[in-house]
Amino acid sequence: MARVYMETLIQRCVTFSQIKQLQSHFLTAGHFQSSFLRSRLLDRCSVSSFGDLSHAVQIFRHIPKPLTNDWNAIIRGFAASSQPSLAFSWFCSMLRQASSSSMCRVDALTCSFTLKACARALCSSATAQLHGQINRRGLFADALLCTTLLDAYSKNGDLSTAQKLFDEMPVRDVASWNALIAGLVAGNRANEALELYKRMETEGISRNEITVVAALGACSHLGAIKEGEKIYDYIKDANLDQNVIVVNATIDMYTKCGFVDKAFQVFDQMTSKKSVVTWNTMIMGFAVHGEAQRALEIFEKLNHNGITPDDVSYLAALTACRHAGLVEYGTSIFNNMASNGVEPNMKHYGCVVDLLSRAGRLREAHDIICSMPMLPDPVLWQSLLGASEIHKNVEMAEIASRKLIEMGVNNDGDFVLLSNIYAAQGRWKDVGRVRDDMETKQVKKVPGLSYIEAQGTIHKFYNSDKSHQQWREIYEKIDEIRFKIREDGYVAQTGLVLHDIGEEEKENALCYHSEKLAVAYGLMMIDGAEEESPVRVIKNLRICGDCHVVFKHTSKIYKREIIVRDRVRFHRFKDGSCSCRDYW
DNA sequence: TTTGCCCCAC
Repeated sequence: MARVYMETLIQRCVTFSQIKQLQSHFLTAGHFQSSFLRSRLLDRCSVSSFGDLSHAVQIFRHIPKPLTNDWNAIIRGFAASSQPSLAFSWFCSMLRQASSSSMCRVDALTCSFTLKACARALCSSATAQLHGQINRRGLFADALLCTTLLDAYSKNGDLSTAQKLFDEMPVRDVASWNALIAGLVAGNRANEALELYKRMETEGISRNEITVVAALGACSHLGAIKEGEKIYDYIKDANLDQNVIVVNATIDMYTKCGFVDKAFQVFDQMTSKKSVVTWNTMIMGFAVHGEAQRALEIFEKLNHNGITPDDVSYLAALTACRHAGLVEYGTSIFNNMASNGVEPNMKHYGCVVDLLSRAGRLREAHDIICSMPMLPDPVLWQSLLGASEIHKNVEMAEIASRKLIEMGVNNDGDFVLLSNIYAAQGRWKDVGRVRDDMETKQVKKVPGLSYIEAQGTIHKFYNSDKSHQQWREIYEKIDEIRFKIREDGYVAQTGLVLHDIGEEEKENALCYHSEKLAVAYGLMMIDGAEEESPVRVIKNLRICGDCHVVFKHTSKIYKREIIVRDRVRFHRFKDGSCSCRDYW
């Protein structure tokens, strides 16, 4: 009886001092003889938010012969701590002790806690060692443990092993499916994640709120609105929309698929209590759609709604300013963050540097980069370089590109920018030098890739891609578009091509960009369709300047809205202009 | 005589 009462006391502890009081009481009353109460207290002390892991370690050190559960409590604590890798060191110590003591053995929970640490610490070698231990100890039939292992592999980026485990698992539950779906989304294989989700549907496996959140994440990546809406229908049918995380994922899905008004509808009509993530998702949604006013209106309302803005709230507000060129507003938000208790991080700096640079305040942007308290990320210098090109500031461009070279960043776009600046000044010798640099430095080129959803499948296009079944028709469509928009005044932006080739070749180099292929395909597929649906394309990089001009003309000539989501924002082309108002 | 899996904004 006393033990049950004591256990209740442990569970009722909500402050560290209560734990310590209980501990001294246990000591005097001799309750530490009971390994059960001891490990309960250890566990409470090492994992709860008000606990103290170092104190738990102290208690542990005074145990003459720690048992399995004492070790588990400590390992569990480290797994959840800021130094998860220490959990693995403790696991190794435990293994050594277990080999000489019959009172202590590595069990399923030990492995589970340690694997959680491997996932958080991104340690693939430790994950593989745990995998070996699990097999050796015959724990492979434990479905929960197996899912933890699968998750550790996928968080470490080893999706093929995760997939193999999934296929070989003797027992799978919904969490196993969820772990693999989430892993595939995080590993940039959202298409396969959706396939797996659909397989659950056809195989009649029950889906829970975690399943739909992961599947919605896949739709967000792909811009797969049809599938996303189907999932949302299921969410409503299954009454999963009382879960705030599910609603947040839905709002994000709608914005990332290009339907920010539908996102707002969900946001506005939701019945579950909004969390800070809900607000942040909506602010960011408006921000990337260039709707700065609506974003900032909500941002201003946070405090009235009992929400303390966090680092992401500020990032979202700054993003809104960045995409709308609201320099004064943005800098004032940035300057006031710290006094509101949120220290700017790299992303905040990235926003404000980009904001100032584009506005032509290159010197201020430069000074911020040079005075910031952490080592600047290369993207900050890239912002400065890009804006130097827009504002034709050779000196600043040289400073920025020198920094990038120093940092070992060999990105082709940076070289192209610098070369363009020289070219604009007629400094052909410098243009030649940059080009030589590009050859000797083995410049990296990230391949451009665009997606479009048509007739229920996602079609992928690379630059000058001829792998699509209908590639000939697509290329013909592009020629038709070029012909028609030339009559509308289109002139190819051949200045964007670096190679020393003739004008016509330069134009050809531009005209089969992945986003052009995708848009042409989209126009082909919805030609004659009664529905006035826009062409929606997703690109992995920033949209190219020539494509931007082409789509403006195309939207007008073909009387069709074109929506392109690039790496950082949405462009909505309608009647010859773009929602970004050419500010991007 | 207890504990463990999978999820949202950046």
